[in-house]
Amino acid sequence: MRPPVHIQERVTSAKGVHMSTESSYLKRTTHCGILRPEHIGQEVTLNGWVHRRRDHGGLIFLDLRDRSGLVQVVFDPEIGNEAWQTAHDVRAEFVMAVRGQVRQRPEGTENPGLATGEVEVAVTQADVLNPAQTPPIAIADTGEVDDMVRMKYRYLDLRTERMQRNLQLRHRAAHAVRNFLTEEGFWEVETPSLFRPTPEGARDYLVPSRVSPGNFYALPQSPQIMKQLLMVSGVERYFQLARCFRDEDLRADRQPEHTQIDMELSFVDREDIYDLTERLFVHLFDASIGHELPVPFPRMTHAEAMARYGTDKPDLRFGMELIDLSEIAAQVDFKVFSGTVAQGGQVKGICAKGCGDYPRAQLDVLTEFAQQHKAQGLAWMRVVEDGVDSPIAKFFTAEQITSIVAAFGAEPGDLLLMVADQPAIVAESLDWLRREMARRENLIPEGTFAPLWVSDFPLFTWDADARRWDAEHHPFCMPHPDDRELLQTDPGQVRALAYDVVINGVEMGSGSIRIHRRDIQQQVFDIMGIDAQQAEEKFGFLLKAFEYGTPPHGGIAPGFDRLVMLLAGEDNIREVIAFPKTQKAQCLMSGAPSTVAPEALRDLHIRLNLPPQD
RNA sequence: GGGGCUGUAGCUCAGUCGGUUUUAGAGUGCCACCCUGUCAAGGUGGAAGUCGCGGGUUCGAGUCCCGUCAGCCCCGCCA
Repeated sequence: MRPPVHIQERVTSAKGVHMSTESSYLKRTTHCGILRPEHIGQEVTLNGWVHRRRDHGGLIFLDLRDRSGLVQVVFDPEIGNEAWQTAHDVRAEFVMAVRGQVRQRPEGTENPGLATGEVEVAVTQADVLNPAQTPPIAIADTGEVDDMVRMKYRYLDLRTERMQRNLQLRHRAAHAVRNFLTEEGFWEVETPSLFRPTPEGARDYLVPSRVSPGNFYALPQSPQIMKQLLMVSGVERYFQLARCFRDEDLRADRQPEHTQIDMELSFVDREDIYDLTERLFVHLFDASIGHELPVPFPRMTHAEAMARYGTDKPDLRFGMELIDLSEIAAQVDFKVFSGTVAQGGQVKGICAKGCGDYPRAQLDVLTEFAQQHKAQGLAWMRVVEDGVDSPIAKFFTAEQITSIVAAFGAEPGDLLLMVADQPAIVAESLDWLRREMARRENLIPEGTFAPLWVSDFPLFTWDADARRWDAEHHPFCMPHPDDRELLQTDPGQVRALAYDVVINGVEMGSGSIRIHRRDIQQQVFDIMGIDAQQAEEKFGFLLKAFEYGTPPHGGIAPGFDRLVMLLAGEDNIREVIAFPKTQKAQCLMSGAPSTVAPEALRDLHIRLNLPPQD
C-alpha cells in the first residue's frame, strides 16, 4: 500500500483574494482526511460533504468528507448550540463548513477503521453551504448501483471512494508518463482534432465544414500521420496523451473516444522502442501503484503466440498452453481427428489440471461453450491411472493414448480438451476455452501483471470479399528486412516490423518501425492495389513530406485507458473515464448525441435523410 | 446487423405452478417523534409503485406469448 496522499493546497487568505459578500463563507484551513493526533488542540475549519449523520438527540455526529477522506465532527449543544441546531437539519451530501477544535476522542471511542479515527472535531460554528436532494446514489455505501443510474448521475458516482481513487490514479499515471518522457527528451506536441478523413481503418467521426460546403473534417482515429510528419519536422522524440476517435461498436475495453500515450522516435530500431516502453511501464507502475514490473518483458513472435495460445494477445498469468496433436491425430482411427488433419486442419488441445472429476453435464456445457466459439465439437478425455476415460477412447490404440497423455504432460486426474478443425477455428475456440477454464478453476492470481511483446505480425491480411491484400496494422509499417523478396512472391508471408505490448491478455499498445523510403512505400501500395494516383489522392501530403529527408523512425501507442484500468484493477475502461458513453455511444448524463436546430444544419449545408419510422 | 443477460419503491432486491400468501413485499434511504459517545448508531411510527413500454392469451398476468425501448456482456466491426 502507498502512503496516504497528502493534499498540499495553500490555505487561501482573505488578503488578495476576491471574496464578495455573497461568496464569503468559512473557508477551510485544512482537510478532513489528514487530521491526526498531532493536530490535537488546533482550531480548524473544514469544508466538505456530509458523508453520514448519527443523531443521538443530544450529541450529533457527522462524518465530514472531502477529497482527502473522512473525519468525525461532533456537535454538542454545550459547545456550540447554534451549530448543533444546524446539524439537526443536515442530511447526506449537504455541503458544509464547520469550525472547531481537533481533540482526542474519549477513551474507548476511537475508530481504528478510520485513518482519522483517533481524533474528532468539536464543532463551535457550522454553516450549510448548500443543501442536497436525497441522492440516487448513496455515496457512503459500497454496494453495486445500476450502470444506468451511475451514468445518468455520473457527477455523484464520481464522488464514491472507488471513483475518486480511479480518477486520482489516472492523474498520477498521466503525471508519471509526462515526467518520464520529459526526462527522456520527448516533446509533447498537440496535433489537431479536426483533421483530414483517412481512407483506411475504422469509421471516422465526421465534422461538417460551414465555410467549405460539402467538405468534412474527421476526428483522428489516432495522430498516426501527424506524428510521422513530426519526425520529418525534426522533432525526433514526440509524445502526446492523444485523444483518439473511432465510430465503431463498443466493448468493455473500447469507447468511442479513448486516450493513447502516443509516441514516435527518429533514428531508432525495434530494440530502442522495446527498451523505452519497458522503462516507461516500469516507471508508470511504480509511480502509480508501487508495483515493480519485471523487465525485460518476455517476447514471442505472432506465429508463436498463435501456436501456443491461439491468440495474438495471450494471458501469461497462467499456463495451460495449447498442445498440437496433429501428428498423432493423423494416424488414429477417429475420423474426426484424422480426416481433419488430412484436409489441412489441426488437432490441438489443452490440459486442465485436476479437472478429471468434471461430470458429464459439465463437459456438455464446455462442449456447448466451444461450439459457441465456432468449434464443431469438443473431444474430451479424463486421464485415469491406466489410460483415459472418454467416449472416443475406443478409436485409439493404447499406444496412441499414451502418446497423447504424454504430449500434454498429463497425469491421472487431469482433463484433456481437444478441438479438431481449421487452424483459425482451433486457435479461437481453444483460446476461449483456455480462458474459461482458467476462470472456472480460479487459476488467475490477483494483483499480478504478465507483460509480453508480440512481434513479427504479418504485414498483410487477405480480404477475401474484396479480393485484395489489406494492411494488418497500417500501410506505413516497414516490412521485415528478411522478407523483402517475399513482397513480390508471397505477400501473405511477409512479416512487419510491428509489435504489440500485451499485459494480462489485454492489448496495451501497438507500434511499428515505419517505412521512410518512398520506393518501399510504393511497393507496399502496389501490393494493396493502390496505384500511384490513388496514393497521391489519399496520402499525397505524407508521401511528399517523405521526399524531403525523412529519418528512419518508429513508434508505439499504448492505450492509456486500458493501462489505468489494469492499474486500478477494474475490468471496464468506463471505470477510469470520468464521463464515459454507453454501448450505443450515448451520454446518459447530458443526452449526447442530440438533434440540432434546423438553422444549424442549414449553416452546414446538410439535409437529413433519416430512415423511415413506423 | 446478430446472440445472451437484466429491467418491480429514491437505491439494492425478493416475489413459488398464472389465483385471496393480502391493498405487490423486504432492507436501506426518506418524513415525524424519542434518544448525550455513535461510527452501517439505536427505538417507535409513517409516506413511498406507470412491476421499462405496447399489444396478446386468460375468468384472472409482476408471473405466459409477441413486439419494442434501455443498460450490460459477446460476435460482426475495431488498420
